[in-house]
Amino acid sequence: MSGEIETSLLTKQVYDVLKGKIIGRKYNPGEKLDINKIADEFGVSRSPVKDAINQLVHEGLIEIIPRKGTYVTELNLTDFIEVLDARLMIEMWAAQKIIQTVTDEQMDEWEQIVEEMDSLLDVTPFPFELYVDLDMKFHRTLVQWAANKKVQEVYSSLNTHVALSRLVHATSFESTLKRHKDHQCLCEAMRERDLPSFLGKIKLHINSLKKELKKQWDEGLQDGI
Amino acid sequence: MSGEIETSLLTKQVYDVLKGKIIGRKYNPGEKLDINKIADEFGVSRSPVKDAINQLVHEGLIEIIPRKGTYVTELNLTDFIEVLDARLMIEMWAAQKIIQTVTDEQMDEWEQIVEEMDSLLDVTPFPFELYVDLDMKFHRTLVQWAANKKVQEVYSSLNTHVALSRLVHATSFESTLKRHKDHQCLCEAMRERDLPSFLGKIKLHINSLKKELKKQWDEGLQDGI
DNA sequence: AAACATGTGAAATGTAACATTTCACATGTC
DNA sequence: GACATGTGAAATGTTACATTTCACATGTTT
Repeated sequence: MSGEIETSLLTKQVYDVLKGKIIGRKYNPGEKLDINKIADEFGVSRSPVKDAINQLVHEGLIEIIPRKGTYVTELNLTDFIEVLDARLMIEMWAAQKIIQTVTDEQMDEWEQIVEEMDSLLDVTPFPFELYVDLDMKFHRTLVQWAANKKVQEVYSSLNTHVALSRLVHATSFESTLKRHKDHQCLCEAMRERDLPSFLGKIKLHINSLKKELKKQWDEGLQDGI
Repeated sequence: MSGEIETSLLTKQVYDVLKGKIIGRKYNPGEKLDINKIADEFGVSRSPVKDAINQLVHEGLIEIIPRKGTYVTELNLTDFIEVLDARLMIEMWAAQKIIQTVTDEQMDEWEQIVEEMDSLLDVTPFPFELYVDLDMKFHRTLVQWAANKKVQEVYSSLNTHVALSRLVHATSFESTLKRHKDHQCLCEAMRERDLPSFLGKIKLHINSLKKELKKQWDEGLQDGI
């Protein structure tokens, strides 16, 4: 029902590259995409390109204005904030749902992710990508424990946007460090089955991200980006 | 970014009819769909049919197995329960978010929906469709007040499944009546800004739906449907 | 006889040239 | 200056065809 690998070879390939290019800002927000040109670039026909684009439309990365054109979505601050709010909603829901039933093995797994993140902090140059992957894994794991496919699906579609925002407004090392400790706090609260504490902490954690994003956004605007 | 009417005429038309046929069980779960045949039936080419199907794949109503075929998704009880859980999550989140800021005008609007539902109870034969529409409107309104496009999008995609489950296992008049009063209770709790009471009541409301669904499901299985 | 390899055909996916429809913009009229 | 109309670029939709893949049947080996 969910997470189908329903795409056949070509469509999936085009999808991956296109998504990468949008997230990596090879295509700029608002830019018009010429399906024919893209098809040529990839050496394929329009069909798989159209299919890939349709998927990206559903993820909100591309907009199609009928009989006008295909454009890279221009995301604004509000969109990102809303995504973070939605993420917070899901993570709080997941925590509530599982806090009484989470096993020691699961907690070990969670803490190990944090340890891996810990170890990355000493590496120079700081491996940002790896750290972000682990960060996402940490949060995703929590949601997975809640064992609701539908919600997981929604959650991962939200992550696309979070990934995008990170690249648009690359968070600084300092601000990452500031939030790093939160993960240990979350583990502790979960171990102690202290729901109110956990909820409070995850709220702070994500609201801190929100503030960071707002700040970076305003700075970006001043730079005229 | 969301709710685009990005579909052009033909695709949208095919999408609507196809969705209607799946929800209305003109196509049975698990049934294989022949794109060529459908295209012929509609008197259009494969392109708009394929586009429409791609959209339905995203809504989880259709599954594509690459180089094998296109099938109407076979939904099971777990899927429906998960959808109801997700709905509950969103509605509780929305309530928390807006309960302190909801205006009198908004409450009037909400209560009017309930009054309309009230008035339908006396009509014979009971206009099930209309009642269900109002019911959905009641819940959707709550989510709209929370003013988060992304969450609204998710919420409406969930409603597709709720609509489906209703038709698969048409809830009885008695059980609808049983839950009817809940709506008034929810209005009261909201008016009094009593969050715990509201959350408790909406939990009961949706859990009652869940139980009903489970019961009907089991009965359906016995009938060999 | 069971496990494995190979051949074959139906059916899905992908291609490409073409037809049709629509919108944006420019020009002309009231 | 507001509105109507013409025109062309560009998107959508159509069609026939080529290619790819999987499922199943048949044959071979141990």
